[in-house]
Amino acid sequence: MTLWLFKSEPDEYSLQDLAAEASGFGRWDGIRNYQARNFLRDRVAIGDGVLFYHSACKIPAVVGTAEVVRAAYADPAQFDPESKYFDPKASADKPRWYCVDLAWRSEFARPVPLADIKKNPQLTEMVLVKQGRLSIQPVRQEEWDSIVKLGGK
DNA sequence: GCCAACGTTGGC
DNA sequence: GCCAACGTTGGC
Repeated sequence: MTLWLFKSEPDEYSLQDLAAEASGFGRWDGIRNYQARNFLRDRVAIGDGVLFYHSACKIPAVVGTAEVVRAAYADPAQFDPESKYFDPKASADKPRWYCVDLAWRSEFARPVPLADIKKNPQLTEMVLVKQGRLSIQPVRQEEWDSIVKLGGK
């Protein structure tokens, strides 16, 4: 099993939106960055744990956890001309973009802000700190444990 | 097959 | 809204 950190803009899709899904899971779609896609397509698997991170907001922070309940499949939005995620270069034969399904697992008692993560000597090796602008990234077990502990869950 | 240009991301 | 880092693209 692999552990991950997924970033989402809360205005677009928040942890609370995931928790409120009537079906019990949400589609993690709209990934249009190649590095993130490669992780999603090749490495993300059912049962993997996900730290849910809110980005591009006032206080960027890890806010809870989720679990992968369906591995990569072609993101339907790329085929829909009405969607803002439409990609004219993608075809059903050769999909360019992928998505997975996630289920909500927990909401932290205290969100763990990026600023705190950067200051924490145990967490300076996180991809989140070392490489910005990557919306899907692997997380080490000890990093996961530290952050979940800081979150109070 | 090199490499400059491009699109996406996201903290500041 | 700036701009830096990344993978991909495409002209040559």
